[in-house]
Amino acid sequence: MTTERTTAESLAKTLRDAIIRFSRRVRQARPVGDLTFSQLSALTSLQLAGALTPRELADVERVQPPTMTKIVGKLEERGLVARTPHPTDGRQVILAATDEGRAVYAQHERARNEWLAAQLDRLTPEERDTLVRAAEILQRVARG
Amino acid sequence: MTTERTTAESLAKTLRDAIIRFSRRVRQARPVGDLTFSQLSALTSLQLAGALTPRELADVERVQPPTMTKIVGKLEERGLVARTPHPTDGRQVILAATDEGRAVYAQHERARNEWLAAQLDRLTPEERDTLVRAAEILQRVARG
DNA sequence: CCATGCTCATTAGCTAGGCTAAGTATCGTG
DNA sequence: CACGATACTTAGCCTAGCTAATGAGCATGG
Repeated sequence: MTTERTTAESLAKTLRDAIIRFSRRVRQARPVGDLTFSQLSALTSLQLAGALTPRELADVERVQPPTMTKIVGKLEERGLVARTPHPTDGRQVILAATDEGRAVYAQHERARNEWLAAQLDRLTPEERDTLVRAAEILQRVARG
Repeated sequence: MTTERTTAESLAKTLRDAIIRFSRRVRQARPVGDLTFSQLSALTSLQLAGALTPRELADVERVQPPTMTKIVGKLEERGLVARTPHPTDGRQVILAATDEGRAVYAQHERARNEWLAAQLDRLTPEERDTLVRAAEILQRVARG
């Protein structure tokens, strides 16, 4: 118990530090002022899901609804996402990527990941495999 | 080549999404309005290193110097960090945690990690091991 | 021995991203 | 059909990040 508890605690710290530095590093590697981290992530989720309500998107992205309103607002201003009324429920809204959104997404996704992909390319296959499995575990923990 | 490149690219995306959601989740799990994520991280680095200049701390934390000035400012206001003049170079400043800083750090570190440690406790030993190795790799990639 | 240029830290000013609380519209039900 | 619940937005706040500019101190070449 003690051992396992200790392991979990020191892992928590190590992991937290690794994540914060890593994500700052990835954020810095932004290709000329375009989609931000959060905007790209939201757009990704929208494309994967096809269409979502703001609430659903906020849940997927792990933010509060007002935060998602802001992010979607930016994307809508740029014509990358469209809001359409829900067919039966007047309170709800359907969000979906526009054609332009999909196009811009593909471009920036690539540019955004370029630096990171280059770094990952230099890892061994075993290391990449470790990261693949870690990513799955992190998603699960984040969900829980 | 193609295969490995593809692997690195899809891993980049998966990893990015996992990290952004995970870090948002961890940020949310803040115990009663105290040290923020960034403040705690800076304080951790300071304690590990003993003492650093603002520039050095900014480098470790992967932020720009003005950003670190702000973070340290908050910590200093609360008496957790002290600025002392550099003995020989009048331009530089030495940052170190105060006794109170060390005490508060220990408390909040524990509270902050509580939720995360609890989640990690529920993983299998193999999964935790994967995360330990992943954290090491991420630190290395962030550094590179 | 001092003028000039570099480095360190800070200040100023901006944007994004996150939150809570409150407001508004719509739904659904007793 | 009134009233509570739900969905989204608005308002207002704070932190975290950035770049550009400022000011202070160092170091060096003439």
